[in-house]
Amino acid sequence: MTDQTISTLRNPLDTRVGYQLRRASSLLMARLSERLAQLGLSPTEASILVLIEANDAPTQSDIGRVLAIKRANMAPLTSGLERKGLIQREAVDGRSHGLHLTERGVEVASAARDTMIAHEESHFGILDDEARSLLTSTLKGLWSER
Amino acid sequence: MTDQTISTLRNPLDTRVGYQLRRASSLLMARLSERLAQLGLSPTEASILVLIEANDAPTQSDIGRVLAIKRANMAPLTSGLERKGLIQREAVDGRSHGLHLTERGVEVASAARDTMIAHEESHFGILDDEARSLLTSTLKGLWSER
DNA sequence: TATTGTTATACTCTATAACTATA
DNA sequence: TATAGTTATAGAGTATAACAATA
Repeated sequence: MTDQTISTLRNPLDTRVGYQLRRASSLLMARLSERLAQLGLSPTEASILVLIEANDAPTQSDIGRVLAIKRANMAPLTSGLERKGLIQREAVDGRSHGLHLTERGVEVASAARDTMIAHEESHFGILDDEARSLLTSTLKGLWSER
Repeated sequence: MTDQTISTLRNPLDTRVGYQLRRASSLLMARLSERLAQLGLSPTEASILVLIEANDAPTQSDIGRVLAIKRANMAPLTSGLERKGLIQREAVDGRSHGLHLTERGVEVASAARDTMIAHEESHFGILDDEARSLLTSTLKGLWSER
């Protein structure tokens, strides 16, 4: 592209749904990260808090299974949340620990949930309920089936 | 979750379109990576090859702009592709270089394109043309607008 | 002054392997 | 034997800062 001020390249990937999925996901994750950073959380940490909030003392293995995070990667995440004073561990048996939100964790989890919902509204609010639930179930079908 | 063999946690994120987008994208990228690994390419490298294939000697800055890859990150990618014997650089002016596919690069780019199309078909082939193009344009609207 | 390309660096996410302790 | 949790480590991808050379 030798001499063009506005060099618009031909992009054969532009019509590909897989490429669009990747670009959309990556932009939205970046935007969500910015918002959650105000709570001192990453999207992954926020997801973990919301999952603990909605369940009765899940173990970190439980959470990892649901969110597709490996045990080895859950360890630093949970100890980080504990260090921040957002969760506590209570022994369930000799090897596993149920995770609970602390008082402050309850507040932060609720704020994280609000942030995630607001984020969704700002991006998907234009779609009517039918289109949005169609999109949701189509995307879910891509990874939960097979 | 004290005593459940099948511990199905409640997941409030499950109905969230943003969460589904993330999960779908991450699974599909992992699958695409596996397929492209047989060509010795990452998804990013494959995208770059396809973009060079479709354009007349784009510079790495051109490509970075289209694919949203920063200059600093394009440098090791292009030198990697050059080291693999897939691309060559030709000076356009004193500071920028047009990227060309080598003979072998042409073959690999074509194979990469085929792989990406086959990957899409295996995941989106169930959708009819209308549903697929609606999904494509909805996703594109999420990141290219605003 | 702005742009191209490079190097150095760091952070996140993800992956495997190996280990201890417990069921 | 299988599971829970941990540590170490490595590879992507992405981010900023700083620099030299060129437009």
